[in-house]
Amino acid sequence: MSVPRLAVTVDLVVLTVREQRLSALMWRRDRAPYAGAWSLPGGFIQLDEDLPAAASRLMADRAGLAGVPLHLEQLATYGYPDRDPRQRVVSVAYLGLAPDLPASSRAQVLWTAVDDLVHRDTAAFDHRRILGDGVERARAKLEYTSLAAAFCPPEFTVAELRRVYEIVWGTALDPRNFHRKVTGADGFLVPTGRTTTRDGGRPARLYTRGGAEHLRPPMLRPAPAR
Amino acid sequence: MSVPRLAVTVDLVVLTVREQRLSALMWRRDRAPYAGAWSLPGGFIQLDEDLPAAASRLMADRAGLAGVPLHLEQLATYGYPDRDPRQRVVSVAYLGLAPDLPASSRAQVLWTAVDDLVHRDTAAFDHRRILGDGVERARAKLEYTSLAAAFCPPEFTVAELRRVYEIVWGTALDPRNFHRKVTGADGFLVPTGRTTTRDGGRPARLYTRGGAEHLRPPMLRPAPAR
DNA sequence: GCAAAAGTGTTTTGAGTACACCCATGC
DNA sequence: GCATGGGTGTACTCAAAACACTTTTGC
Repeated sequence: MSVPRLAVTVDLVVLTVREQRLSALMWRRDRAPYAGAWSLPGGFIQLDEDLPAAASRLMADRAGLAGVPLHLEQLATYGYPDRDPRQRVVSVAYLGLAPDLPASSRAQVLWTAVDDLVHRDTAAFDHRRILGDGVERARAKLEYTSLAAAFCPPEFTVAELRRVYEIVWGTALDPRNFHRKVTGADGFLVPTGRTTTRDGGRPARLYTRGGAEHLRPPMLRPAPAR
Repeated sequence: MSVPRLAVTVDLVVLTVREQRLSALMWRRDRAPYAGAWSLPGGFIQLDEDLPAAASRLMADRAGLAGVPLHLEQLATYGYPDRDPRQRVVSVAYLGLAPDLPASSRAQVLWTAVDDLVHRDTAAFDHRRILGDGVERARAKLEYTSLAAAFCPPEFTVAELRRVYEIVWGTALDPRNFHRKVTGADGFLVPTGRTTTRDGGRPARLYTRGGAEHLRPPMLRPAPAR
């Protein structure tokens, strides 16, 4: 039996929180197929390259985020036969979570609010679905991991962390209960001893990310959102 | 730029509970590479075939589980360059959960306790790791979904469902609290009105799976196991 | 009757929710 | 002083944990 060989790509769902919106890195296509539509940054993997290595390389080359520390994890793989009209392509999607960064210098790559991408603009291939899967993964992971801190700068306040949750989930959270919960969670936040008044009012303590991956007990979304 | 083309396989982690052990479908290799080692059932995808379709086809052809209703979901994709010594292969792993079924008629395919596979026997490729990822996914999913019922026959008792949890997690659960929790969860269990005494003692009510996918609130594993 | 397993009731504990209240800064 | 947001205390609610107890079968 001959072994079919096909093209394998890595596509990137890179999310951040900026200007009070959950936003994703979008690639504006300037050639067929889907000229004028948006797509996710991505590209073909090399023959001697591991999948996470390909994701990192594309994050630097295509997404313009070279040397940026971000959380990167595999999302899912998409491979139905006609998803690319030119040839059979199997795409391994990766999910990246980044703090609010300057957009890439490439005009083709820009941050765009997820809501606008999903509801308004035309998407290339099945990238609308992949983006949706990435957003849902991020929303779910905020519940039971400490990943929300990946959206924050190296030093951040409890209120900044809370705004990440509120924007990603689209729900308001009680500041006082949130404060108690995250400062009480083991290994989530490490106090730096410094404070800041950048948000106004009483100085807020600054924290860095702790080593804990999981959050026990989880931070549950308010019921109506589910 | 030329597009590298490579082979794509689907590998299957098929789990069940039988003889008080969490067990997986194992393929005993009889040719190089890794002759004599165990591997996961799997095979190359066809050019005109979607990934879930390939998983179903291989579940029937290679795993010998044709026409069996089971839960099937994508697990993860593995693709580091030298994972197969013969050629570059990217493998999309699928996780299947099945009730206790007769083993395949093929001598090459048999149910084997997961502990034995992971700790004792020699594994081909990176299949030990893939199996481990599948087991961990199954363990985690029992917490917040109703998937435990996928390990049960069409009609089952609360005690049988509890034994699934206890075997998969390797922890004892309080029968009384478990009973209350699972019969109270909305859409998890549908009473048939029938009873059975196949486990001895007072007759137990029989249930079928309800439509609910998610379990709110979740069934948490006892803390020490984590 | 007795063993075995199913199923219910009750008490205790811990976590989530709501909200009153105090604290420390900028202006 | 006063507005603004940071942070603490406390009462209420609800679900999980622990376990005593009753029910219904087989033998």
